[in-house]
Amino acid sequence: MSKCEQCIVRQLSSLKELTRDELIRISHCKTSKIIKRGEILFNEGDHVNGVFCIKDGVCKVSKMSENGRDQVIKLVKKGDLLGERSLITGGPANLTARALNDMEICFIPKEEIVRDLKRNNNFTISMLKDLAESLRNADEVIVDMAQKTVKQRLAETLIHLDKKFVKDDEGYIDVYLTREDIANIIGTATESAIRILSDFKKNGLIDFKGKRISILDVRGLERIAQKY
Amino acid sequence: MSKCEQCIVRQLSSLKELTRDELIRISHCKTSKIIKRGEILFNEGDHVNGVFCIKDGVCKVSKMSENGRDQVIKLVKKGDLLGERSLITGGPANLTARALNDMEICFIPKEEIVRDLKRNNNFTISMLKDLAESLRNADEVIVDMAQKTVKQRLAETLIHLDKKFVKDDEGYIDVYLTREDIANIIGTATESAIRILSDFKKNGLIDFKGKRISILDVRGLERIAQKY
DNA sequence: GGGATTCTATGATAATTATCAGTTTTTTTC
DNA sequence: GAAAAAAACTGATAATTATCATAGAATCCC
Repeated sequence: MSKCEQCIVRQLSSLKELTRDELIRISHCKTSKIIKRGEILFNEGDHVNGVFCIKDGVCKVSKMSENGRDQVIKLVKKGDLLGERSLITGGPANLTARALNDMEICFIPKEEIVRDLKRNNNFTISMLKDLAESLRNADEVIVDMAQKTVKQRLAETLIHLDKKFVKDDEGYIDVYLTREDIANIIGTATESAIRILSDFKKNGLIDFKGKRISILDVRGLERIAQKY
Repeated sequence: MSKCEQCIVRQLSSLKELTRDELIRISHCKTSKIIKRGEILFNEGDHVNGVFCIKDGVCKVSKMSENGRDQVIKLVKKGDLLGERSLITGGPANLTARALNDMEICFIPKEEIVRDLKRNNNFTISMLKDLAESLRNADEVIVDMAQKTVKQRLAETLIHLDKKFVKDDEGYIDVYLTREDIANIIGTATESAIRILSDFKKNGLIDFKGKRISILDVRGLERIAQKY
């Protein structure tokens, strides 16, 4: 079993605030898992009872809308924690997490995290900062969803993907999203997303081969995202 | 000067976790203020340097979209804290707060709150829970904004207002919102909001006299909000 | 490696929502 | 309390976006 105190990934989240002793304790009760592409980490309504620490891979976190369409709330990647929110509020998960490619994750039981939250104030404050940052971000998404056109939202999303994920040798963003996933991020019909992507490609803003997308003109996309 | 340790309003927020001593200390450095309707508590970009505790009244918290329209993110009322998020992340406010009616507020300087966050873990954990709850709520708003029609969002908003605010003698929701404000909550044009409100009234779902709105048929509104 | 399935793409059309223009009503202000 | 300003309202039209239908391309899976 790998050791948390030697794991680099922890440096990327609030777990970096844990002491050596706390990490060693967590090492002994955590479980490591491989999740295949398409598999579910947890479902809306599940009692998760712990926190996922993402060692590798990407998953989409989404919520089913009342009218039957899936809305992707965020993408979670290496170094991120997943499930802290549900753990803190208690109760079942209100989101579904599904792997976009093969993932490597560690699962830390709830009691361990809660214990550290109670005893290690630095850890608690770091979590507080993370949540506050997420909330600020959520506010911005709300504004965009409410006020921007589908085209603007897609431009925005492409810029975010470009920032968040690394590029492969040929400059393509390293994340596996179907057109439907992309539509579900921006909250539109799949066909609309496809049409606008083609339009962006035609205008030299982006390039793509299948699911592999590369951003050619960030400025141009920014102009579209901002200008009305 | 009124005393925090005797103030009932603190019981409604995380401030309830503060010890008597901590409250007495805060009592001595807080400032009380009356804010008139329409006045700004803080503006996007301001360095707020503290937290507002709302003793009475309601304010809207909004963000200007890049294409020039205001999006109301939340309504803050008696008992709520305001500005905690900015305080935790540091940096300037990214939202604007404006009083919808005359307000009575207390302002607690940043250093005092930070000090208590560092020393009183119960307080920190309570704030953590509040933020987690806000985030869960924000996720739901994102889904609604992205997936629901304007009519559905308006129905949803009316239900929320009905739950959140008290009713006057005649059953009207006690909050002062212009049609433009309502449009800016659901993210639509003022005219669209007006049209749907009139439609709801015609169909007996709501009643209104000017800005005073009362909900007549919650079930009916729920049906609209949910059914596609 | 070939059939089945999923995904991408495109056109036509319908539904939703925004914008513009103008009128009436309410609120504010002096 | 009258004039001015702001807000509410209505209709016509334009723009955006969804839906439906269908076809080709890519991917999955024995």
